Amino acid sequence: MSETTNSPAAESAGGAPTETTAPHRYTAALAADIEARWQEFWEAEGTYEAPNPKGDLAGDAGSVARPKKFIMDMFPYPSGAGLHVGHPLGFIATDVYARHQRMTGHNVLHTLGFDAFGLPAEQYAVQTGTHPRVSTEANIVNMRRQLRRLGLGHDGRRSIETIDPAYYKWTQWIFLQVFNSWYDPEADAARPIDTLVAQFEAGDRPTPDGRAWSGLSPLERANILGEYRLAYASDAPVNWCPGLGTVLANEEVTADGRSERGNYPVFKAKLRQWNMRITAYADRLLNGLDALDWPEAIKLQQRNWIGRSEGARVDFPVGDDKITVFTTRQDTLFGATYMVLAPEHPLVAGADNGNGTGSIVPDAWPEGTHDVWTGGHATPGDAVAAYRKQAASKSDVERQAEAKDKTGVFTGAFATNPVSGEQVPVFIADYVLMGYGTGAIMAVPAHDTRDFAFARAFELPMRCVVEPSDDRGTDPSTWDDAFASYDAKIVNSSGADISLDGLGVTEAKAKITEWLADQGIGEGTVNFRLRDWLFSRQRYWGEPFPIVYDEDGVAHALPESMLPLELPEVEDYSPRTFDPDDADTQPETPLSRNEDWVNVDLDLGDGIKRYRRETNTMPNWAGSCWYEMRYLDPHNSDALVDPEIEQYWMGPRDGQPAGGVDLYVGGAEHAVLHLLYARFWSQVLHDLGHVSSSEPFHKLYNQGMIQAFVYRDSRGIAVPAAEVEERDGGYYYQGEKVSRVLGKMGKSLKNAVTPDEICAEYGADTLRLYEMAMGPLDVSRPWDTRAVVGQYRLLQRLWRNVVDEATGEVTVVDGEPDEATLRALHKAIDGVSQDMANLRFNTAIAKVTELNNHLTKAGTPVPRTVAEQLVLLIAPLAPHIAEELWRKLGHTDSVVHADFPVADPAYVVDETVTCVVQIKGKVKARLEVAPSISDADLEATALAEPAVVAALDGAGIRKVIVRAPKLVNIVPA
RNA sequence: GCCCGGUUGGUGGAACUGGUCAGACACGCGGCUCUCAAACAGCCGUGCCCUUGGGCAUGUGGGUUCGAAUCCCACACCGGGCACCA
Repeated sequence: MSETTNSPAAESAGGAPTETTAPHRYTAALAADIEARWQEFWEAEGTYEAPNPKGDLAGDAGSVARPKKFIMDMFPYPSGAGLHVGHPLGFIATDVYARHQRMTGHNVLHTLGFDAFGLPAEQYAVQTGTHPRVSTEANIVNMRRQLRRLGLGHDGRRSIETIDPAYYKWTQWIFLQVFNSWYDPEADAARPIDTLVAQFEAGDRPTPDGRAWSGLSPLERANILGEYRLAYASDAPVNWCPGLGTVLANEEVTADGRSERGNYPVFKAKLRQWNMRITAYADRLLNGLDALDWPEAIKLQQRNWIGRSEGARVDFPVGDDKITVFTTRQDTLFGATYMVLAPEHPLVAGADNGNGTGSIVPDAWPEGTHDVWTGGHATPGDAVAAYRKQAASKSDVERQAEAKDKTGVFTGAFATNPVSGEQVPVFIADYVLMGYGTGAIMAVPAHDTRDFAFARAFELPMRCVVEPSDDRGTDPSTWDDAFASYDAKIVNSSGADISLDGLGVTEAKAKITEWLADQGIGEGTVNFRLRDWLFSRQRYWGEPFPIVYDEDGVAHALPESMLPLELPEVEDYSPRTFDPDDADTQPETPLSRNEDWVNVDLDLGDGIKRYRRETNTMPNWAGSCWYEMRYLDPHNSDALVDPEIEQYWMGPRDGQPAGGVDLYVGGAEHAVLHLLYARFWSQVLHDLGHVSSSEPFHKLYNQGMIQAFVYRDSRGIAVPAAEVEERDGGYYYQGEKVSRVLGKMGKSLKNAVTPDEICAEYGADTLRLYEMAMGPLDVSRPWDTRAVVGQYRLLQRLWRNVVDEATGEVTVVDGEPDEATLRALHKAIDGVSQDMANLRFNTAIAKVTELNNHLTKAGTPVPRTVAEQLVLLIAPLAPHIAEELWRKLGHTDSVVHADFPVADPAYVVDETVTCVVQIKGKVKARLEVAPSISDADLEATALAEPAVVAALDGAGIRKVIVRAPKLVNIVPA
């Protein structure tokens, strides 16, 4: 998830002021001492442990009775050599929020685990030549050390690692739940596969070829059930990435046809792979978004990814066969002057596999075939075979690059336009994708930009059937582009049985759809862009599938008693990778090299038999699809989570109809990967009755990125940012002028700053404050090490306001604070409370700073009550110094569970407010008035003001706008 | 190409639903105090331009309004997502 491929964990960068005349001054050394002591205290006391209502983590009933808050971060990958300061931004934010929630009476669950399977961890292992388990565990140890140093208040008992067999036992278990279920359209939900088998057995549901279920072989039955299971293996075109040696999900392939990891080319290859039938949930995944408190941008991305479009399926007869197309413009059916199939379409398969021609491809070109249609081939079979071969060898990158130039070839076949009766030629072209719709389109060149380009290239006829609303006329041969607007009238669309002429697009769609359905040659339908989730990888470092194959090749689920199926320890874990550009390669699973493990004798209920294990592993998303549930009940060996515990923390409630985590903070890069997959698993588990929540994350918040300046020399090579000097408005490295741009922080750009360095120089509380003060949480901003000192100074002034630097004694005094201090205090409490609740930590810090500056400026000893409330205010942000001061102020309990201050409304408003008096929007006078002044009194006072009278200079008044108590605006006549 | 965001001092950023002279808080910078000196700390100043007083300022140009950083339109630039999806 949040990647950590960067920056060595450099120890102490030094630079802390060492000599001081004041032995109790708040220095980096003192901060380090305070922080270490309190971190030990918290750990020993279990300060952050949140009680469950039952089970091994059950605890204090009073705490359980409080309102709960489940606050989560997207958990990190332990790859690379540690964290840079960008990584903990979200962790600190959730920690501050969680601490505030704890202090306002909530039972807060906050912990952090590690997403440790998958490509990054494995690549790091391969690079360093260590076994992934060894390097991953070492990385986890290092990251835990770094995170502990930040003082994050996590319930350590609940931390999980996805590579722990006790954890992935349940990942495998969930896979089996998915495997052993099917999507029942009547229930609009997943149901156990047994319910489907029962329907087949009883004859309520016919088998595909009509034979009785009992008459089918085990393999035949398995194949039929495979068509229904929510996890299934199938031969389908998949994204094959030779450079990584594995196949990838659509979500892991970038827009330009490369792997998200490693940026290698991706090819389409037909391989037998495991898939998750996420498409069955397309509508529910789409509709479920409405109830979620997520950023609209993320919801929009998911909606676009799911890509629901309403249209129609229409059959076009071709000899004895028919081509079924999906279209969203069934209203333009009369304008369909040719058809296009995807190169992989089954109706043209066979042309290139030695079985003669495909089913619709004739032996010879029809009389009068246009030269440009044949591609220079002697027969349609040759042409189709050649084009299919060429398309298959093209990487997605090449296909993208050539997107503008339409290519294709005539199949030699003609189809019948079902409304006009016209014979239209059938082409194959790679601008039609097998994976979308039916892999075939009706082409309406006059009204579709792609069809227009293709028709121009192949000199195909166009017919205008939607009257252009501009002045281009109705002859498409004179047009520069297609007329694709929806806001127009249908023309030229009358046949023997139906006419659409004169109708608007919407009415025409409805009419033709109904007619098609009546004729039995089409129907209105909904199509999704979303495709099934490719779930297997040819990698070592992942969860093994709990699946074995018998001698017939039938897949069997391992029984729960055999879980976890542990990943075998092997010497040779490297994936077989290839020349990244070589499409003619085949994946090889590392686990398959291990014959002893692959071949196994098991008793699956009918005696001991020999089986072969599945040797693919699960993708790295598997472990992160459900981890929120395991945090709740991490040691349960009987269930993935106890239902009562799940209900307590995640169950549906007021305002959260689908349940879920109260706050989930992480980067926006997971909009359609992790966040979609996790929702899918959550809905399946909900359908099957395992959890009460149907959505995993009620509120989602995307934190921004911490960026850093990248300095490059004249060759464009990044130079170490720490050694660049700024002078005369330019930047210099070793005397050479370098350029500066804002980019990501990372080792490769030589601009990484580690939390260890900052902690060593200033302490963790300063780092926490700085990260929170930099700006709003959801906005990206550049790191500036020089500016960190500002928050360090805040803590020093805070310390000095409470503690004598020479003696270490508390300097606060008893007695009532003065009026101005009380107002400053309560305004701060009021503002900070609101800011905390709304994740506006930057302004919360500004308000704390203001209060602290007020006390500093007063120059007198701080009243005890004010000091205590100030310490409580800053406690969520800077917990270590707060604990230390709290203790020094005489408290023996931890500040973590103290009550957050509550503002007294009497002091939140000022005694008098400044009211401006404007004339036509220009300020002419200022009045000091009581905040409670009425509009009428204020107006009277304002009009009586000498400066106003003078400015009006006897002019009449047209209008007076009064906004008591702050503004009066006079509009002269 | 389509869809989302965004653009405020030298810098990061404030400004609740349009309502005090926009610039809180912090960095940086300048000055002063303390000091033998420095560091630390404290105090003062710091949007721009004309050196009274004023004028101009929230990417640019229009508009709505008594009043616009905030609402509307157009444009420019930056960032992100999708991209031959029928």
